[in-house]
Amino acid sequence: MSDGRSTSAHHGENLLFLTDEQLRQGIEAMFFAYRGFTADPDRILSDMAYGRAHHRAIHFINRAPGTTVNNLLNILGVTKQSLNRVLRALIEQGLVESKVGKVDKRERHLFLTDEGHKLEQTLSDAQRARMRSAFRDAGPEAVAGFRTVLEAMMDAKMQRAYTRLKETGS
Amino acid sequence: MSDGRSTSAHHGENLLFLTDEQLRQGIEAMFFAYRGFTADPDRILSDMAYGRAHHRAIHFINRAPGTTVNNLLNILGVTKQSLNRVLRALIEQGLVESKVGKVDKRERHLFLTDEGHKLEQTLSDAQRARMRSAFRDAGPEAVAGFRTVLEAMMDAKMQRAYTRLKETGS
DNA sequence: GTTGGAATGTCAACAACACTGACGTATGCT
DNA sequence: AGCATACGTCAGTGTTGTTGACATTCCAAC
Repeated sequence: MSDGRSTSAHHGENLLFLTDEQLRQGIEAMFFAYRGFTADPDRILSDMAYGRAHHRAIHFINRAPGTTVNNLLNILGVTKQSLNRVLRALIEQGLVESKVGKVDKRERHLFLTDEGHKLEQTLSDAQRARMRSAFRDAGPEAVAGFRTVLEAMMDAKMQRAYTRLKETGS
Repeated sequence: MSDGRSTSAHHGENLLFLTDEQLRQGIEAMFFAYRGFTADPDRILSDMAYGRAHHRAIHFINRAPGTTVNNLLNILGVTKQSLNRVLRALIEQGLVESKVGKVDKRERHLFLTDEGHKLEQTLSDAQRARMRSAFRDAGPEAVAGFRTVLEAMMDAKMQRAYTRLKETGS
């Protein structure tokens, strides 16, 4: 491993794309791209009292309206204390509404208010604009590859969450 | 924008891959994948007194030995004060060596010690293992697309930094 | 050669956001 | 009744980012 050509010959295929150098370039691409990915919403949020954590919460509440706190916890992968701090702020500021569950009163179902939807729009417009431009520049085949690799990079649990959201979406 | 098919017809091409839904899936894929991307090194680091910021510093010092603090600053995109804290810890623990510049004594040139190289190996082995598995599952064409999209997603400045590193590499 | 500005790096204090641990309350299930 | 689940909260801590103030070094104008 890490000798510069860890996966040399392998049943005849050309596996040059699996050299350590190629992998390292992939790692660095991921790092730099993620910076770009979050840059625009971060800029918008920095003017308000919110941060990236609020953005994530808003995104997934919008994506799955009525989701429970526990559900959101699993998707975001943070502790409830951490999420609670964020949700409390959003609820206090009137961006998110928390409704007691009808069938199970222990649960809280989360919704965006009109105000919340407005912010969500602003943020995802910015983020989508960059994504759209990247997708358009790269073309459909590249985009398909992009998604395939990203999916393979996820933890199995997150892969399931991602697929579930995808199917819900449309 | 954001009406579900913002970029409908466009000189005959099939631009269905640019619908808001597709973009949103790309955004979510990016989010979940990045979590996986950092998960393995994070696990290793959590046992020590180090975090993701230390990993990043170590990675790029290894990649470009002798780099200056300012150089690293531009690549990492944080303030010099933030980087300094990280570097101080790494230097105190004997993972990184800082040499005063010969031609310009204001500069500090950074190098990994043997100890530092050892940690770098451990971390990048873990990260590469996941990347390798994802690349292998996805195949060469998907990987090419992956890289194309990520490059298009970077800020112009970071794109240059990325390309420079790539050319240095091999 | 001295002075003043720009560049480089360091120290200190603070904010955002994650974590753990412990506890309380309401509700559901058996 | 007793135990588990879902949620909220308080307190404490660590990492990583920020701004502000400051020391050192270089360089160029005077």
